[in-house]
Amino acid sequence: MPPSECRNASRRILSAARAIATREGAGRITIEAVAKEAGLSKGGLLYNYPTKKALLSGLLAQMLAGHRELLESVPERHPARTLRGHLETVLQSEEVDGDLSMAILATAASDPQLLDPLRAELTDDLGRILSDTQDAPGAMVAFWAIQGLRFQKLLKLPDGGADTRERVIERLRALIDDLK
Amino acid sequence: MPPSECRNASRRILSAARAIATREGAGRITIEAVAKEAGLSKGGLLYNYPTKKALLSGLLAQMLAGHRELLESVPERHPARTLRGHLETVLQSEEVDGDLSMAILATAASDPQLLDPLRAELTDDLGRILSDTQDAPGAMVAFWAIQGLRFQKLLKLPDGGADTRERVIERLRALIDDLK
DNA sequence: TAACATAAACCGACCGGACGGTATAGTTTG
DNA sequence: CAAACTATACCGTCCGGTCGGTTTATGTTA
Repeated sequence: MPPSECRNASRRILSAARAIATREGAGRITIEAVAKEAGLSKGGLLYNYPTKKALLSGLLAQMLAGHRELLESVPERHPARTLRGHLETVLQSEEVDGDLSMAILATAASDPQLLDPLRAELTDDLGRILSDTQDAPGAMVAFWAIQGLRFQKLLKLPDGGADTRERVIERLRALIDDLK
Repeated sequence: MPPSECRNASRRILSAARAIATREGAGRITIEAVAKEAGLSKGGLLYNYPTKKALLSGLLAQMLAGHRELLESVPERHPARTLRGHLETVLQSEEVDGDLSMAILATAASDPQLLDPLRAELTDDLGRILSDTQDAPGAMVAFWAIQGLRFQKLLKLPDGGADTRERVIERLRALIDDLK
């Protein structure tokens, strides 16, 4: 078996899971439903991901990989580079089907332990963020605001309207770029 | 039936549900488990809350009531009063068993629609926050940072250490108090 | 190239357990 | 007794995971 073939099935499965999560909610991710969405049988899915835990952690891993990739696309010498990357990740996910946060929620609800890779990633990022600046509290406020935005989108909480939201993001960007 | 009796049973049930959510995760809130934790039978619980939806929405309602009460305890003439109340809610929930956010997560996973009361409440709060200040973006950044803190605690995400966290909260308080 | 061997990829019936909800019988209290 | 409330047996459904079997891809040998 060429590994590309396997990756393709895996990717198809993961994106099916994301599609279901976005369309019907994180709680509706079941093995059968994902298999059907991905166009294969339950057995076939379980061949690729032997347990549901494996499926969910695969989902999270894929999201984290995408996140990391986007972080690295931020110009090398940008001040508060990591922070900026986080913000862009959130903003970008508005136009993409499926979403890191959705996977997080699905994962956390079924088994909090699965979030450990995310915790590790965030610990790294936080370390970089704090070492990128001398204004730790300022950076942290921006960081939490970004996370807040994540969950606002995820849970469809009110955002004060599109233009308010625009101005907030503008302000956030300014705050980040002014960090030293 | 004396209403106090009913309220007591109801409260016992809800706090049992919170206890389970905090101890074992939001996904472990089942009717049987909650009944056992509350010291009554499944039938007894279903007499008080005829469906699981009712239980969850009761949980959310109780949390929202507590939140609102705490909001009102903030001095009448404090600038950015609502925002300050939100922050205190988050900080206080560190010392209380059970937690608004946990209920939110449990609710969202099972039925996103149940979050509607929360959305309404937040819409109100956002309106007050924006009318309390002339610096809308600044207020919103603080608002999202507070929400971010909520979810950091909920998902046990890293926070950069206790002292960093302390300083961030300090900064956040300063930001809020400086709003006009 | 035909015949066979081997293993990867996949299928889908089935099982067992969990859970939400019902029905009903029992118990307490006024 | 009646109303309020509790307890428990039970049902239907859903879901995760198993398992035996089938197809498909890849050699291998004569």
